[in-house]
Amino acid sequence: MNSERSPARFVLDGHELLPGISIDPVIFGFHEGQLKILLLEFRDTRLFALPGGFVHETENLDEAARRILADRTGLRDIYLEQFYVFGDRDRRDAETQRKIMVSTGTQLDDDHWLLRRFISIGYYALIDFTQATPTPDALSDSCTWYDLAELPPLIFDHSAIVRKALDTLQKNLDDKLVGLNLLPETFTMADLQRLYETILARPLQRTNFQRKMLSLGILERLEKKMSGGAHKAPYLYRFISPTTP
Amino acid sequence: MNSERSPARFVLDGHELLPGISIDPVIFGFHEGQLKILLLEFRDTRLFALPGGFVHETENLDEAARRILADRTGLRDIYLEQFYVFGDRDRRDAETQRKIMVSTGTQLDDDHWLLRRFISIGYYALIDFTQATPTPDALSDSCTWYDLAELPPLIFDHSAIVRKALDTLQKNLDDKLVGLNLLPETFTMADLQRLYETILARPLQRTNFQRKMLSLGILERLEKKMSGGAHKAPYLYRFISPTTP
DNA sequence: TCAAAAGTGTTACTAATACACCCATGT
DNA sequence: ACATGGGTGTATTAGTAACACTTTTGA
Repeated sequence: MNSERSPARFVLDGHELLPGISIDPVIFGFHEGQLKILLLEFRDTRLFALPGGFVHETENLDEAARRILADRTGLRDIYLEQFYVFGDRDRRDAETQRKIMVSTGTQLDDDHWLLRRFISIGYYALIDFTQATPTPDALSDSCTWYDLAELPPLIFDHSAIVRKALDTLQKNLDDKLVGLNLLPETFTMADLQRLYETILARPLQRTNFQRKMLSLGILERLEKKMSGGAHKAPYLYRFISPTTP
Repeated sequence: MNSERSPARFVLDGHELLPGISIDPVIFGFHEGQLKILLLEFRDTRLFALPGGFVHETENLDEAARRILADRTGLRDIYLEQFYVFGDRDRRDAETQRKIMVSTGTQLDDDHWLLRRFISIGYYALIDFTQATPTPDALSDSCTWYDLAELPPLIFDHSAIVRKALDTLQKNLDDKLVGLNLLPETFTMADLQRLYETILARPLQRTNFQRKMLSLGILERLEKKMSGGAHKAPYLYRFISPTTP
């Protein structure tokens, strides 16, 4: 066995980084009956990407993911789950990476660490659309919501990451309290059903859905809602917080 | 933003490696009614570990995992699944790592790359116990099967990795053809049930288990088995290979 | 008053569970 | 012949799915 010393450090904004590792969170939000995710658009390019980041030497992976999420959404205490690692050899292409950097006025040498191979750790996050304030990073001029059904083409393998995130979300839908994280404090049963239908991408039977949700014992029914909507006013519901029994 | 060049390379046995990334496979086998995993014991230490390895610059992650598995078991075409990434800041302690290297006559400088932070990608593998030939690596003097129920203490966070692997296996048991990978070519229904019971760590109803398995339409019944065993001879079964319908 | 949406009740069907029963075989 | 393990039948229950029915409300 032979080996070498490792004096090389990779530094960004004063933070030493784990080399060759990025975190790419798929941030789900729900608004007006549509499931959306946050995407960055890099300056002047028509290049769209997940709002990723790197891991500080001093952070656990989960902490890094939370920091990145807080930077893009302004929210702490987010529901967050690691779901897969993407590490194919050629998942990133250097040309795209170079274009991104050029667009912000940075030239990269051929052996710059940003052009080398990267492993990306996929996280998905569920957030309350109404609470988030999307914020671009230094390389981007926009950080905005895109309807999952009509995403623009994404750089690298980010489309595959999104698909896998959605798959995982669908698989775990029954176990996880998805609604708790994607909906505002109070909501109607129809809201909740639309959320489930959107995630599962198939219609559900209204009456049975209602019974099933109520049978879980995690919903509390409040007074009626009378908002502008025509026809019978539905109840409002709230999740029974596990801390307040 | 500031940054640095990255001339540093990490080389092992002539292969350039991804820095700071290891692969730690949990290799499951089933023998005599017991679920077992492969562990390495480092020379002269009483230190036990998962039979891990590193990723070559030229490999996809999955390819690296397969290579590592082939090195330890002699088997290619293994059922393999990535299940989680372990990246806590202090998951490894330098002292243990140093002990391991010392035991093989290697001294490590304080800034050696092996002593720096590592992210470990967890894979679990299912293999036919009877087909594998466990083989130690250069640092170890044994690579042997240990009953899951009585593992020795493991280094670093390897116990947590094993637990998470088992959790994932239990969760996916219904979807995955676990038996196909953990049992020999032919087996009895009792064998299959013992396997499931061991993985799930709870007894299953014999009669219903049989029906459920048969209803999946993935088992083919062969002639009887008359081996030494007393009492009624059970049928032998084989998985219907998906390629031969 | 009536159309649309919300909520409840009823029935049918399917899957999971428990257990009773019969069969085959080596001692 | 009989104890033991292997295989099948059947009743009970729980969970889904489908759909009819009632209630409420704004236009």
